[in-house]
Amino acid sequence: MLTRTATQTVSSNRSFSHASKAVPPFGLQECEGMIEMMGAPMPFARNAEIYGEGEPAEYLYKVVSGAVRTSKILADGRRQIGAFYIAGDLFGLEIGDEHTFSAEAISETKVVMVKRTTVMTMAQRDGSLARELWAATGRELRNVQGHVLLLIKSAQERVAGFLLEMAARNRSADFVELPMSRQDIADYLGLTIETVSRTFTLLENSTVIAVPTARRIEIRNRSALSRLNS
Amino acid sequence: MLTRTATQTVSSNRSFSHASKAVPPFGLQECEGMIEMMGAPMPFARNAEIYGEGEPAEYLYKVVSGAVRTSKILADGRRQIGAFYIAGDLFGLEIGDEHTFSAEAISETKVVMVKRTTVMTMAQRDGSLARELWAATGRELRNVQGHVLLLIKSAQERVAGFLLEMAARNRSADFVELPMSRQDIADYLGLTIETVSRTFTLLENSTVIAVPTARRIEIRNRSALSRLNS
DNA sequence: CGGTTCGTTGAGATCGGTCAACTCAAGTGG
DNA sequence: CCACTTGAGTTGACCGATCTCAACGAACCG
Repeated sequence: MLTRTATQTVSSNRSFSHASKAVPPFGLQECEGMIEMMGAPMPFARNAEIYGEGEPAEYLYKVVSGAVRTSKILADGRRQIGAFYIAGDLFGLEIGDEHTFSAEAISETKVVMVKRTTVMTMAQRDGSLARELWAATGRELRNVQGHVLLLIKSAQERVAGFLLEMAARNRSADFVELPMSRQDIADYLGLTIETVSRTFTLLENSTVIAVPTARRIEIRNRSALSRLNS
Repeated sequence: MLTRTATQTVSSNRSFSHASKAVPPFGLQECEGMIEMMGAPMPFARNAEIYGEGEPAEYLYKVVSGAVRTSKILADGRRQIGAFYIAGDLFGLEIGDEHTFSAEAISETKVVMVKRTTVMTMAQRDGSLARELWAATGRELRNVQGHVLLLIKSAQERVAGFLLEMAARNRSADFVELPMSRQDIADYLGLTIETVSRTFTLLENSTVIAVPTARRIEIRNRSALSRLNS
């Protein structure tokens, strides 16, 4: 029952962003060797929309640098975030011909794109490419199933699970640089920003994590965090 | 924080069930024409395990009659239900080589099975079969995404959404014969049986639905139900 | 007729949401 | 350089939805 003012009015489309933003190591899950992206990386400004819900799915995207979120605005104005994507991750792979979520850049972000039809016709001939696309869909499926498992848990468990998930991506180091805001996290976890914030301080007070700056989380006691993840 | 006694100890494997159970019309989502199942339908007794979480995924299944649920037991004993499948639905299609959920028959159920390896090698030659498998994975993905959207809502909205989902399957008539127990529904929606039960009576008192018997739900005011779905 | 399983209902506890104030950092412009 | 603004995040007080615990009712079966 989160009634919220339909959040950030995503508007400014694309900026003349200049690289920077420390390219994350390599995106684990979707490091497709085969799907080679043509064209120069396209830059998007913070909060710029990459595609909108309901638009025809013309392209397939891969994050080069920065971070992307997919989201959906519900009838009552609540926003649900479907997933976060970082460098190396593939996104925008749709089943039907329309995007079921919209996608926005979280920070200055560069993505490469391929025409969907191109990939599809190529996949018709190349069985390995087809299998790869299927595998990518399968990974997505697994991630969403993991998301479901998060959403049935308590606030502490959700936040703990979220942090572990993010840490696993950042070459599983014991810290996380969060590209997204508390609102993004809240909308991903089905909580409010207040609860997310309170949970962070709770975890910090129990020395499970440290929060030197709002966007940087250090994991001090991973096993405690895993235990919380239930 | 649902601490619950790890529910029904699924045990009795397979019965000599004899057809009956009014074969539902035709499963909408997964009515695969191409994947032709060989072998006689295999009968499973109520609560019999069809496969277990972590087992190698040897087969692909299709419900002939009855109903199936996939579930996962969490570390603390909570159970999450991933999906329900009725006649015509395909299930057990895994990405990796292991089942990530277990599957159980909800009622007396018959399923046909195909060896996974068989389908896979066939798909290597037959592009249309491959595409079909991909599409099935995609439908699964969409369903799970819908599940996520349910889980962030209030109890009323979840139950309303669940009923509409079930009604949409039963050739979208204005009633539903629920094959599953309140516990199954609760574990699907991330609620307790008490809350599910209370929500049903609440909806009944506001004449949105009628509940002539516990397992039969009649939809009296579909638009009100849709509105609740948020 | 007990026993068992399933579902319903009630009363109280609790977790997370709501509303509101406050802090902090980063601009922005005089 | 200093107000002033703005957006993000934190914290507190209160409230309500949902969970917990418990009793009860109904259907089924030996």
